[in-house]
Amino acid sequence: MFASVRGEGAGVVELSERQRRILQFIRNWAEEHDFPPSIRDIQQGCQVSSTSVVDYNLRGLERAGVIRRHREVSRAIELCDRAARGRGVISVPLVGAIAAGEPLPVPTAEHWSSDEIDRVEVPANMLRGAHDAFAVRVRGSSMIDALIDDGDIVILQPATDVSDGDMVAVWLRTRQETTLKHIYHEGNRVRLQPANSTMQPIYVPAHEVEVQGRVVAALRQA
Amino acid sequence: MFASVRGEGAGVVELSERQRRILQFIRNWAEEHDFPPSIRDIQQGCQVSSTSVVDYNLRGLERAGVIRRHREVSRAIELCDRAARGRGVISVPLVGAIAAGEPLPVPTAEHWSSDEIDRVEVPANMLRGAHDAFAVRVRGSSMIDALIDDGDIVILQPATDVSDGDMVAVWLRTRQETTLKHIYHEGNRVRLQPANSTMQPIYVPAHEVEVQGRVVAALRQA
DNA sequence: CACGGACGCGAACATGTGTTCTCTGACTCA
DNA sequence: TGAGTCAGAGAACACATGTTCGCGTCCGTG
Repeated sequence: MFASVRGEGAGVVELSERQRRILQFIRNWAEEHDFPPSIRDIQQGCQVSSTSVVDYNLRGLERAGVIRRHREVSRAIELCDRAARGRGVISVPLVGAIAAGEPLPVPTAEHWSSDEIDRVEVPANMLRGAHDAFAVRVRGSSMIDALIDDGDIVILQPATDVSDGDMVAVWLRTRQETTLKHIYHEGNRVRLQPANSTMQPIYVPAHEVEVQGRVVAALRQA
Repeated sequence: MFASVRGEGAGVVELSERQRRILQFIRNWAEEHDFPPSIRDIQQGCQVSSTSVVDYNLRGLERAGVIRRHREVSRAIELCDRAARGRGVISVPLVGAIAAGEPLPVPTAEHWSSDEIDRVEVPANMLRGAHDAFAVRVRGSSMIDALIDDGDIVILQPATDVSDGDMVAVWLRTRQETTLKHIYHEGNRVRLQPANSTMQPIYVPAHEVEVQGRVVAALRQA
């Protein structure tokens, strides 16, 4: 996860102070506007004396594989790392809240299309291509042993069959509650292991658990 | 947080067939390249006979509030709906790992400009404008009472003075370790309250704690 | 029909913008 | 010391690109 951003296949070239400043300026500009800066924008923003110097350094950045330019085209600077890392964010539907004692709300087609519903933005690289993931907000601290607190947001991917060790959301029929645990199949029963290693696992018959989704990620905001 | 994405506020103007085609073309172009198309790109792509017609229709789209243009600037077309949905991700530097018994690595200018360093993408709306935030990866499970496990990533904002109740990273001089806790000033000592309400707070003299940053968010990936 | 407005066409125009050329200074290496 | 390279300054150049203007077509109205 969070792949490092280094030079492309090309040899690792040291970037000069000025080149780093320019690169950072391009990043900031892209944050503010929806289009890249021109050479003269960079010249002003980085207090460079001449456009030729900007061009000179851009060639350096290009050779280092950090950016890509299209000749003869205005403002045609692409940041390679951004393109490589999967196009920013994916917006997944926030289908509701989850609390102990309630089953997980199931995402419907409604959730995917409608704009009446809150959405959560998740960096694409955290999802690893799970395009049907959805989010739930956790209510109460019953998930505390999964290191999930009240208010946290959990990203889930629909799944019915899972591998040992996966963190999953399971509905426990007899207990009438949903919980987040690492799952291990042991014969005709399953072991549900809390993420918090100081707590004890619970064992339940296999037919009593109903996997509702695999946990892909968790977000918490202070 | 996580504002929902709804329609524009401006008056609803019917778009002509041509305007819809142009708008769609701009969207597609933005997907492929990292910069907007020029008027002549649109002309070719939508098979319009003249650049003036493109300009004419762009004015219409602008009046409808669908796009925004900057005069006298090449390729300065912004899609309003995209901008409204929170500007995607912000890339913050991953300055290193944090473990009990070690002080927090302090972010330097190096981290912000250099591309030698790993970066983490965080949805912009989780940062709330904290443009100097940085990230550390947690090593070991010593932060378990803050609901932070080995491998988790914590987003911090540099801060020396903080308000009661803030979750902060503090360096405890006598214990020689860094920890994540909610902080409360109580006279000349401070109470450090674990995020995990089942655990007990610790009390230390005020001069023994050194705030290293305020916790903005935490990310975990399965 | 005359008229005006919406829409489109093509070409010229003006400026934005990438590119290139020459000249300098600092540094390395033989 | 002199050739060579790197990094930069400044100016000019050439093309890319936004803008404008005159003209034509279609349509609904008086």
